[in-house]
This record gives sequence, C-alpha cells and structure tokens, in this order.
Amino acid sequence: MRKKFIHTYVSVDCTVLGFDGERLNILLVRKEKNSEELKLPGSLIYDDEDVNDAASRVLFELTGIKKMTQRQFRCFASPDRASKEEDIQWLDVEYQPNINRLITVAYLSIIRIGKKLNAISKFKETVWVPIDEISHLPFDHNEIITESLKEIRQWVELEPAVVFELLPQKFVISQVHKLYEEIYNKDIDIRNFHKKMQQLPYIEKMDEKQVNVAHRAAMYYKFKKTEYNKYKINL
Amino acid sequence: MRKKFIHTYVSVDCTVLGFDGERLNILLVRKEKNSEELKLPGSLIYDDEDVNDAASRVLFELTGIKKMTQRQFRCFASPDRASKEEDIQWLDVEYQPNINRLITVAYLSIIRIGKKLNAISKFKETVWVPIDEISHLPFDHNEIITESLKEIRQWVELEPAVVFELLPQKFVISQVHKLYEEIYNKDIDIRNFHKKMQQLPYIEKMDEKQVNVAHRAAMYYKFKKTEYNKYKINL
DNA sequence: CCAAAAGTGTTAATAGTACACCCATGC
DNA sequence: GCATGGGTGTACTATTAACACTTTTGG
Repeated sequence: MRKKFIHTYVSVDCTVLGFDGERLNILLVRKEKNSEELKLPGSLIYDDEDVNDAASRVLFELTGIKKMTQRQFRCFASPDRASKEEDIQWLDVEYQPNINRLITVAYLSIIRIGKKLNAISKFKETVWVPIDEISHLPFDHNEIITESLKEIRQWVELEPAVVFELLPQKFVISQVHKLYEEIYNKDIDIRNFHKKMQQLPYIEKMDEKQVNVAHRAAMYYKFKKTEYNKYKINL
Repeated sequence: MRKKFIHTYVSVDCTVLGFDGERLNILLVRKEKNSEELKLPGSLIYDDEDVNDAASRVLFELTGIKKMTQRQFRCFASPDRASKEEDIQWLDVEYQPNINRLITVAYLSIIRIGKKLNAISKFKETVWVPIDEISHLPFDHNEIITESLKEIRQWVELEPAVVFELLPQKFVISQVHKLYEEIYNKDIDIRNFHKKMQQLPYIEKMDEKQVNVAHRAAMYYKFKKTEYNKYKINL
C-alpha cells in the first residue's frame, strides 16, 4: 500500500517566560473556562498566516502587546503528540472534529512579570506558574517547556538584551544576578558579576538607590537600548 | 467571514553541507530527471511520521546512511512560499494537484564530501555545489540555505565534533583551519590555531605524515570519539 | 553593636592575540 | 638555494575566577 502524505493542521505554542525575583515562571492559560487544567497559550494558524505571524497574534491576544519579542525554537511533530483521548476531545470542542493530526511550532517569549496583561480574546484567564511547580499539561506541553528552558540560555547568549525584558525598568544588580543564576541554574559569584555588569556600556547607573532596606541600599540601574544597539554593531 | 484554519501539507528540506578542502558545498538534487534545475533534497512527510524521522528518511534515501547527524533549525511557513506558478506545477506533478499550501521544516546535516553516496530512490542524481555558486532554486530554498549557513556556526559551538564529520578520517591541521575559516568566514591565525588544536584532548596525532608535498610534511591527526564524549561530560 | 547585603580591590589562572623564527620537503 | 607551508616559542592582553575586606543601612 502506498503511504499517505500527511495533511495536517498546524499550530503555534508559546512559552512566555517571566521572572518573579526568585524563579522563572511560565504564563499558562486555562484549558477551558474555570477549569483547573492549564496549558500553553497557542492557536491553530490561519490559512493566510505565517507561523511567526500566528505566534505574534497569540502573544498579542494574550498580553495586548503588538510586537512581543519572540523566538521560534522547534517544531514538535510526533505522530502521537495529540493522540491521548482527552487531547482529542479537547480539539473536537475547541476547533473542530476529526483533527487527526496536529503539529506545532514552539515559540519562546519573555515579559516583565508585573506587567498588566490586556488579554483581548480567549486568553482572559492567565496564570504565572513557577517552573518547578508545573504539573501535567496536555499534549506535549511539558516537553515544550523543558526545551524552552534550554533555549533561553542560547537566546541570552545571542541577545543579552532579553534578560532586561524580564526585569523591571529600573533594577538592582542583585536582581540581574539572581536571574542569571536561574537561567543558567548555577551559582555565580556576585562580586565578579557586579564588575561585569558595571563595565557593560548599555547598563546605566541611576541617581537613585533602594529605600527601607535593612542593609546598604543598592543603586538602581537601567538598560539603555540605543547604547546596546551601538554595542551590537561593533561586535 | 470566519477565518479558516490551515490544513496543509508538511515537508522537510535538508541542507547537507560538505567541505571540498576549499569551500563549503551543498548537496543538491535535480528537480526533475535530467533537468538542469536543482533543489534541496526534501519530501512531504508521511502520516505516521515525525518530522525528524522524515528528515532521517530523506537523508537515508539520499546517501544510503541510516543515521545521519542532523539538526532541525527552522520552520518556513510563509503563505506564499509555494505560490510561484512553476513551484505549483512541480508540486502537481511530483505529489498531487491542489496542494494549496506547504510548510517546511528545515534540517542541517553534514557529510564527508568524498563519501560514496548510495542513493536508494528518487535522489539518484546529486550535485555538490559550492555555496557561492548556487543559483536560483525553487521555493524558498535559497533562503533556507542562507539560514543554514548561519546555523552551522551555532552548531559547531554547541557540538565541535561536527567539523570532523566534514573532514577525512585522517586529516591535517591546515584542513581543519581552512574549514573553520570557511564556516566563520574570517581569517584565523594558523599558528595559534595549531596550538589550540593540539591541546584538544580528542584530537590524536598519528604516526603518519604527508608524502610528496613540496614543503615540510604535516602530521596526520584523527578524531577520537570516545575522548570527545568524556570531554563533553566534564564540560 | 550586629546582621546582611552592597560594593571595591587584589591576585592568580586561563584564554586569546600578535608575531618572530626555525623546520622539512620538492624542485 | 629557494619557495612553501609546517610547526614552535615568546610576549602581551583580556577575560575569568577566587576571595579578602570595607561600606551602608535598619534594627
């Protein structure tokens, strides 16, 4: 018998990372309204849409932000990734019956965790979940998340600016330090880290320091995008 | 009007890199039998097949090698990537009519250029083409190649062993040097490069040197996979 | 004064860069 | 001998790593 070529639906799934000051978190949405179950935000793609555009659309519907920083990182296409009974049923209701196969293109994105989200459609109910507290998710969403946590390191190395999208506009060096430790999952000497940060041309010390802290107040810094772009060109 | 979700065919396209001692080359196949036109080797995926498996299958059909080293690097899904008249016609003949949309997952792979290829199916006629001599290819294959040449650098950094899959089993340091210069597209000091190579624990000097060369004969080296794996674990 | 974190300084080790110079081989 | 690339050595610079110590703040 001649093998059949696949004729399939295609979706995008977005892993949105945030940083709560302690741990990396992932922005999940409810699988159904008022459901306890969570999933990665995603969508089937439209017939006139590139996958990158579909990801931008999902991120916009999720956050209200037009151009979220995003990075495509892998296509997940295992034939049985959508073959569990519960997942098939969900597809039937959410989209249409008889979606016999579904492949997905995974995206990684980042956002300040405190940012007010203006979800504009089905993604009204969002939940930030620390990465070590994520339980079983539908489809292969757990695997996608595992891969995204490897991907973030490579992204930071290629584009160091991404860490500052995870931090408040004004931040303190120890926050950056904690974030790096989380991303790389290892201890980093805070003193050497301090010097390293200070010699970056795109990090500017402000005239403001912490107040009401039970120790020497740290100086606030901010990320200078224009300096960063200059620096990148010289690289 | 409600937007329609995409129901599409999915293909894989493989950029196979080789090194002829001077330049990087890409292994292309004829678009049709005896045609002058070339394309990247690829295939629609079967309905019971993961994309990774489809890429392995294409690479096997192309080379006769069961487990080619491969790396998925991007999904290309622009709605108009298969909308040129000539490309639509080709799809009609090669697969079936009315493939209204086609997305592809691109893979990067590497092979020794001298290796005898045992193509087992439609990819009988293969051509190695130096990267700066590749002319217009169908679909977005030119763009895929451009991206693959960026990808190879990242791959080498994550997995330095890949360069040795591009070289003969016994090689001379100047060959590695030339290859690195090609991959990074910049000059690298040969003398410093020499020392760097020699201190790698997974490169072993053999008891053999070049013969019939009009200069001091260079020593041959070989890549020690087991040492490499040990080294990787310690990293 | 004490605890706790901020921030500076010092030094050693390692890795990267530049370049001088000798070596082996065929013609 | 000479052209050609092979290969070693040396010196300098930059980056990273380890860690001592001083500073500021609230309690």
